[in-house]
Amino acid sequence: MKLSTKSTYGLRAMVNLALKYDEGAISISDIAKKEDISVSYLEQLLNRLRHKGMLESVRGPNGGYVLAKRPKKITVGDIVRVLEGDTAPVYCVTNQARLKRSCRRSTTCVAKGVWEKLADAIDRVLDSVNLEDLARQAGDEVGHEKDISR
Amino acid sequence: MKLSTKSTYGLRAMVNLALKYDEGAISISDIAKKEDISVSYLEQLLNRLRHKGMLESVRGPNGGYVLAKRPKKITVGDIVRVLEGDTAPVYCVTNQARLKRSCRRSTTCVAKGVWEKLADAIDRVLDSVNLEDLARQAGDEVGHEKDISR
DNA sequence: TTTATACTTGACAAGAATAGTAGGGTATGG
DNA sequence: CCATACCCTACTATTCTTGTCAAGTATAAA
Ligand code: FES
Ligand code: FES
Repeated sequence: MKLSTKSTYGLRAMVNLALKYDEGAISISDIAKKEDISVSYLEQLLNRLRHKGMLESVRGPNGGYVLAKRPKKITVGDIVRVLEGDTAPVYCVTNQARLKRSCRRSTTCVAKGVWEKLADAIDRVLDSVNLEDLARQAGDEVGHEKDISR
Repeated sequence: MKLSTKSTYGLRAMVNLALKYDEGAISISDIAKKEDISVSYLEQLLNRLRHKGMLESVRGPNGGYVLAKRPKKITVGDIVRVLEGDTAPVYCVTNQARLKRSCRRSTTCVAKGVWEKLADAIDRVLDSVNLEDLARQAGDEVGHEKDISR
């Protein structure tokens, strides 16, 4: 019951992009260096987010990635769903037909109700936090550090 | 972000035991047959639950397993924590020292707040449902089926 | 006492998923 | 034209999952 690094790396990269939303394209290598993530691996993740309409890319020198929407419009759930496949805790209750696996028991299984409640709770949390929230939080922390240092 | 079959099989087995809580020991093979789970595999799961004080065993003919506490006192969270290791969605926020992995970023990582909220939501759901709830539900369904069949 | 039943334990193994690497190709600003 | 940076596919090492297998122990019943 663990999220893969795809989601955790991807979210951290997206927060980086949210923090520099108004500063043009940011390169993969910049993010990879700052977050200490393999460049090649991060390439795959950001590319997947681009294909799903979450990022736009600029090629050539000074190129990089930019959020395709305002940070407010991208939730953690959006990112996790793209990178993880879905957010369901068991295949029985995923709503993505592609991932749904045979579950003959679904009509009688007493556990199903629990998994459905769990899936709802997970989605509620993940969809309630967007990149603007996280960027603001990150900004506040930087400001706080500055205050302490003087 | 999927629970393994350890949790899902284990929970189903425990609900079976809850349904027959007053009928003495139930054998692994009975449960395995009813739930269509490999006997050897289920052995491992139930034994782990026994070591953690969730089950008691009776050896020899007519032996089997019995819940070590009243169904009301065993939650889905208890079972998942034993069989899955813990319920945290990322290693960064597990409260089990054994599983906690190096996360140098934990003091600065902006994502951590999300994972903590998520971990809380997951625990809230899993700890809010106990075996008595599930057994009652299973019993109701049987009754309902009977009503229809006449 | 013998025997069949059923739990106990540890080792092993196939398959899938994860977490990357590697290496080419394409677009573009300078 | 060339250095930069995205684009895309394939491959690999490691770990986790999902079991199987074999040998042993305890006990109720015949
Ligand atoms: S086995 Fe699929 S819902 Fe229980
Ligand atoms: S990397 Fe551990 S909390 Fe973000």
